[in-house]
Amino acid sequence: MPLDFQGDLNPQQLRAVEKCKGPCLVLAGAGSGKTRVITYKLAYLITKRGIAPSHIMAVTFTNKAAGEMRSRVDVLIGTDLSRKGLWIGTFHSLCGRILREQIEKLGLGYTNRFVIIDEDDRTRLVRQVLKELNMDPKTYEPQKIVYRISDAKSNLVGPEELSDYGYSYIEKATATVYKLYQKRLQQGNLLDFDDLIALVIRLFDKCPEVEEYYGSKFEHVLVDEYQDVNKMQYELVKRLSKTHGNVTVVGDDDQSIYAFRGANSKLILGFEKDYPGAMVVKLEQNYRSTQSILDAANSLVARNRTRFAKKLWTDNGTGTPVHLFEALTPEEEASFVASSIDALVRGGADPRDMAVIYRMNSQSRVIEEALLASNIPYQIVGGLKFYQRQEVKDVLAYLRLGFNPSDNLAFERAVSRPSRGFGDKSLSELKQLAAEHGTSWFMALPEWVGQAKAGKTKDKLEAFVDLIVHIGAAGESAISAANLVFASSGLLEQYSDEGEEGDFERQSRRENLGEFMRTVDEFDRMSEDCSLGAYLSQVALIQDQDSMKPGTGTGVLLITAHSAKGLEFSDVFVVGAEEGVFPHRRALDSSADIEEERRLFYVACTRARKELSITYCTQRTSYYGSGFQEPSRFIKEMELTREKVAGVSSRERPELIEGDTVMHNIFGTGKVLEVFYDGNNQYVVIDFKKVGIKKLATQYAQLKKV
DNA sequence: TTGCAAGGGATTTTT
DNA sequence: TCCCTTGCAA
Repeated sequence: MPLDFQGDLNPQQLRAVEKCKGPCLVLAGAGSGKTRVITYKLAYLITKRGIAPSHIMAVTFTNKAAGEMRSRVDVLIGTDLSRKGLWIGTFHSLCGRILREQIEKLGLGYTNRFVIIDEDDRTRLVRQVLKELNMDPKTYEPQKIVYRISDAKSNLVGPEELSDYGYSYIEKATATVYKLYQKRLQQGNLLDFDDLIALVIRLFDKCPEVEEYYGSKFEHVLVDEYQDVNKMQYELVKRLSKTHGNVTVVGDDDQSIYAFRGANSKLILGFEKDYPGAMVVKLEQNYRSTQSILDAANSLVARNRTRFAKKLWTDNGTGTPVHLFEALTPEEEASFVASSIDALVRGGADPRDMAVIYRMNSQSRVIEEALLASNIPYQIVGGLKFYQRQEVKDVLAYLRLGFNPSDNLAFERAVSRPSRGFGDKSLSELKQLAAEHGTSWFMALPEWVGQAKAGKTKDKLEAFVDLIVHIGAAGESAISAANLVFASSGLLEQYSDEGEEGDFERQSRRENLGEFMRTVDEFDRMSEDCSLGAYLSQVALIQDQDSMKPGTGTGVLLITAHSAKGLEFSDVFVVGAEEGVFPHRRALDSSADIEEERRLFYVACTRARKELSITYCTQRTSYYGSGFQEPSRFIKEMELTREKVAGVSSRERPELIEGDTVMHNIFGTGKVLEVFYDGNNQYVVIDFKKVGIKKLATQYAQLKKV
């Protein structure tokens, strides 16, 4: 079918697509066809403007988004055309690609055999560094330090610059740790996620000709989810588009929910200033939800102060009012959700097109139990990602070490799994030796083994050295390297059948290893470059194996609001809409944090196409004790007046407001004079016709609205 | 060295 | 309530 830009796009979308010269900001509300704009713009540039695909860069944040964009472009203009050198990918993967070609020009000792480490390794490295510096990890929490280092890096603050700040003890500690941490990374030829981008910018600073090269190679730069960029990503985009200014960014400031990770939504708000003469297009027509849902969502997010004014509208019709349900306990809430879903399914709805969205992963358990009891198929997103699993990381450690023998993190893991009688004591001896020679731990190992007295440990370690060397030599192909690990590492045997039957964990680990082998096999068949190096850099940037494509699930999706961004469902249940849960209690005392929680709630609600149900509990028990909850302020802010709310509480305890006429079992009818709270309890003052004015706790009084 | 048990801490998490 | 880290015993 021929590409029909006029027919497929609405006027605003078309404007953004046809704007080829100069900067362009597309403010795309939820469900307004943002991906469509990017993909059509790519197609437009290539087919209508004759831009070579290799001169275009399209950047996203997730592999899933990148993959989706790629396949949609394929559909629009055909695979042959779009595969010809078009750079579509995540910030991290594209920067990784640049560094793979250019990192040696940095002159910091990195080589193009660098390995990318994940969150987990990053924390472990900080732990190692703390130990080395004799700093107590209890006083200096590794997580916090990791967070601070990451924050510094993403603001382009180097290890030397940070020491100048150091006010609080943790800041001083961070500065100290940061320096050694970065040194260890360099020595190990390792890059953390932030380095991928930060080092590209350092490279541009150091070698202007490299910056120039990429700046002129990419005549057009397109960025998705621009509200989520942090300072260094922003800087990268700016550098790449410096000469030509052909930059298109698409985003929604109302869906900025990653500030806690350094995303800075002020950057999208300042786009017009940063890129003078920018065209600004607002996409406000929503193609996803009903007007009822949008009204509620609009009213909610309009309370935020720092935002571009936007108001979503739709042709989809009013639809059913938003449902609101008050439960006594999380269990009751869960059973309400389960029975509602059950009713929908009986009515012919597809559970795979529904989602239960919550603030915290810990809320999933109760829901899961209720769905289980009702025999409703479900799927939980979150928990341990495939490549984070111990057994998978173990295999990867062998591969990494074979590829890059300087990788001490991989060494530490591989050498102890399976156990070879090489523990803490031996390791510190080895470290000593390595330090003397100025080599990595693995490279010092043969000497250490040479000094060791004969025995099982010695034999095992000799075999280990042998294996790693072989992996390195087989390194031209990922699959042969992986086969070596499976054949000789002894990892597989750890999870073999012997021992207690029905060991669930063991079995699942075995299955994961099998799955791992399948992914290597697939990589071998599908990739142009099947080398171990290519494999490792791909794997490092993919966190979840089973990326959640709509419709591929097996049942109702249980998911956090964060992970739900970008997805849509026919029916959505947002649970735990309580003060302290959603908004989260850690956000309560900062207005900036509350605004982010509000956006998060907005994201959750705008996932729904047809029906949105919001539920909350009045009593919730958590680890810090049980307590009474107030409904989330966001419920009020959505202005769900009773006429607009369907399906109230099972207990028939409607929210009361001043002026309501109510019915009490004993006192008869009366008028509500006042609603107030004392602690966590809600009270009403009612003027009863027969008995006069009474103060009642709504929780206990059986009140019916008349 | 390693495995197990008790204790402390507990948002969210694209890469 | 649950999970991860740490400390202790075999």
